[in-house]
Amino acid sequence: MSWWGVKGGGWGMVEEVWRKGPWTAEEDRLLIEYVRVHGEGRWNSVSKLAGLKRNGKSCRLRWVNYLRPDLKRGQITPHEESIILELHAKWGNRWSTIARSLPGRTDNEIKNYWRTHFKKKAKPTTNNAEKIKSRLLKRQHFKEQREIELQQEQQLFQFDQLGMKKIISLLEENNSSSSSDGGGDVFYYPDQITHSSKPFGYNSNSLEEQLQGRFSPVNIPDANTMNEDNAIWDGFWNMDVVNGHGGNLGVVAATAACGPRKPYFHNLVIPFC
DNA sequence: AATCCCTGCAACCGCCAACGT
DNA sequence: GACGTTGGCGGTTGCAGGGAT
Repeated sequence: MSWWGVKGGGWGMVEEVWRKGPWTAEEDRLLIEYVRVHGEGRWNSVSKLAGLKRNGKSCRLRWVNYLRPDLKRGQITPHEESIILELHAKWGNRWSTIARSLPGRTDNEIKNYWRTHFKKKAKPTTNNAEKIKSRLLKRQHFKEQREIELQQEQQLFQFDQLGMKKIISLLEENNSSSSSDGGGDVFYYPDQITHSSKPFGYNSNSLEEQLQGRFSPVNIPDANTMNEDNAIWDGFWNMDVVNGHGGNLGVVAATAACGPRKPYFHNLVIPFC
C-alpha cells in the first residue's frame, strides 16, 4: 500500500506528486546512494538527483532516523534509560538535545521510548506557567548555542594552530593529575557543553583509548568547576563530535584541518557509553 | 478462534529559525 | 527589511504485532 501527496499547485493543478507512507527497500537504496555521493543535506534535491518521489523532509527523516550507518539498533539499555530519565528531568521534551548524549539513538527513538514507557507515569503539566517557562528556556538555550557556535569556530581555528602535540601533552597531563586524585570515568553533560566539555578525569587504560574517545560516564561534574582553561578541550571534544563516530583522532585532525566552516553543532554527540 | 487492547515504531505535520536573494 | 526556501524539532498519527480476554 502507498500514499501519494500533492505539492503546490492551484485549482486543478498538480505541480509535483510525492510518495508517502512506508519506504521500500529500493527507495532506501536510492537514498543511501544519494548520501554516499552527495553527502547529507540538500534534501530537496534528492528527488531530482536520486530519482526518488519523496520530498526533502521525508528523505531527511528516513536518513536520520533509519538509514544512518552509525545508528544503534536494539533495545534501550537500562543505562541509556537512566540517562534519558535524568536528561528529561533536566531538559524536558528537548529530544534532540537528549539524543545528542546517546550516540546512535535518534530523537524520534527516544521520544517514542519516553512516550511508551514514562508518559503515563509522568505528571501531566497543563500549567500555563510551565509552558511559558519552557519557551523561555528554549529561547535562552538557542541564544547560548549561537554563542557557543561562534566560540567553537574560534577554538577550532586555535586547534589547527596548536596541533596534535599540544593535545597529547594535555591528555597526558590531565591523565596523570586525574589518576593521582582517584581518576574516575569521564562524564559528559549537555549543559557543560555550553560552558565547557573538559572531561572530568578518566580511567582509560591507554592514551590511544583516550584519543579514541572511549570513555564511560560516572561522575556528574559541578558546573562551578568549569572555567576558561577548558577552552582547548572544547575544541578537541567538539571536533571529535564533528567526526560523528566519537572517536578517530586522525579523522578529527583531518576534519580540523579543513579550514573555516560552519560548526556542526547539531551533530554534537556526547558519548555517555 | 475471534476480538479487543496495548505497545512499539515509522512516518507525517506544523511551526519556527536560519539562510539566501 | 521583505520574502521565499530549506532544514530541524517536537507533537501527533496510524499501522503492525503480540498478549489478554
